[in-house]
Amino acid sequence: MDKMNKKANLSKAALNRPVLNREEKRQIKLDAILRHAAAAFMDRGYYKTSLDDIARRHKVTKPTLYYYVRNKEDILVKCEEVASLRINGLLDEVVATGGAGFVQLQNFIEGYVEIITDDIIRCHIRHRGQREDPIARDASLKMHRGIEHRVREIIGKGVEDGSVRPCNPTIIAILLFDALNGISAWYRDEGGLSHEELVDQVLLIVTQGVRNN
Amino acid sequence: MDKMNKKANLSKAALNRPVLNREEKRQIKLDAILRHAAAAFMDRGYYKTSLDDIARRHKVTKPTLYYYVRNKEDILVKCEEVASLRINGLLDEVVATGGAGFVQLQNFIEGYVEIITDDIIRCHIRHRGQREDPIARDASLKMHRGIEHRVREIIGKGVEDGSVRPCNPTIIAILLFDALNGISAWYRDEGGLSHEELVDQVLLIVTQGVRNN
DNA sequence: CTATATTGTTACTCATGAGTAACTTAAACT
DNA sequence: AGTTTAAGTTACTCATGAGTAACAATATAG
Repeated sequence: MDKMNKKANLSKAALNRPVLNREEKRQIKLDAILRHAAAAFMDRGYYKTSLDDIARRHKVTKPTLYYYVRNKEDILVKCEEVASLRINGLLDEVVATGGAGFVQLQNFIEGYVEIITDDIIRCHIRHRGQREDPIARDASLKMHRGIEHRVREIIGKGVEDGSVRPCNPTIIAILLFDALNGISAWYRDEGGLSHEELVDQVLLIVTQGVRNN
Repeated sequence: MDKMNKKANLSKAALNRPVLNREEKRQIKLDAILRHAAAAFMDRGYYKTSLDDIARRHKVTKPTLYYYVRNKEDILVKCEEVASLRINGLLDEVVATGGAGFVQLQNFIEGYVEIITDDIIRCHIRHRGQREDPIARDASLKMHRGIEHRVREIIGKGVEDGSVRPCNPTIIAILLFDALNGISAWYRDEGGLSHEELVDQVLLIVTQGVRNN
């Protein structure tokens, strides 16, 4: 009788259907694998990390990984996808918010320092360049250039509207990324240096440089 | 008779002694190997470069390399020695020349951009961190910290003498190195960007930042 | 001119780690 | 409830590349 009631009250579908469907579960697992892999790569570097290491962290065996990624390099490719989405998303926001070029640049820097706290992004920054497959390498280069180009545009806009002093936006964009990406190699949220002070110091250099006037 | 004259005119030692002694030749060859290795590492990265690749570039066979270096990692260690000497040498010069802290910082930057044109230095910058052997890793870290510390001192001096605006010298030194070392990854002397313009742009950021006042 | 240390070679060993084949267990849709 | 598809396992192959042993040549010093 009890059984009957249960069955009667809940629709058959609701009873048997799991909360997440297969595709969703797969995505979640893929993300976890990327996260474990990225953490491992940040610890020991891409080449010193074996797929067995990653599998161990994820508590599965190596061949299982191949159900989620094509091969080792594909992990980097997938990390790059995540990175590209987040960084371009940030740029979308910054541009949408508008304001003078210099202000947009400030907003971008603030957001970027936030973003590079994430292991997957850090992994991407550190290992972009390792790509062996020429097609993957080209794609990576293209995506990187795309982002750099958007920042260059913001700087260029700043020069036009007078908020940024006349300069070579290409070089400035590259130098800015060199510094920001460098940060991702050493900065840890847990350390003594707060997020705010780091952003402050970076913005102070960008706005004023270091000379005393 | 001719033979006799020759022998009589030139001292026996001068006749038979080669221009360079063994130790000197060895040093020159070691340097060439480091240069070939560094170029290979910059091309394809440390792990994608085999000792056979390096041997081929140097036109010898792999085991010969072991006459000059202990093992693969030792190449990085020896590149680091070269880098340490040159960078510390630059710092010696800069400090000896004297002047206000900010001027010394300028001089250092100028010299550093010059230095990172060299393949051995570039190789060191790119691959410092790859060290597997814990002793070698510690030594590397120590040497790197030493250099950073000296730049920090220069900045601190600038803050004291008023030539540098009040700031956190530690963070500024790190950010500066992040940017400068980033340059070493992409800048080539042969490219369209002249040495002078690059230094100009870097110095402009350091002195004024990019905001228009 | 000869003995000896140096520089180099050929031909291996040996560990590692990416990728695969074949099989088992678990989940989910009808 | 039973069939199918997904997810995972064990047990391999296979290439690569660091490092070595044993042997060959070349140059230097006495």
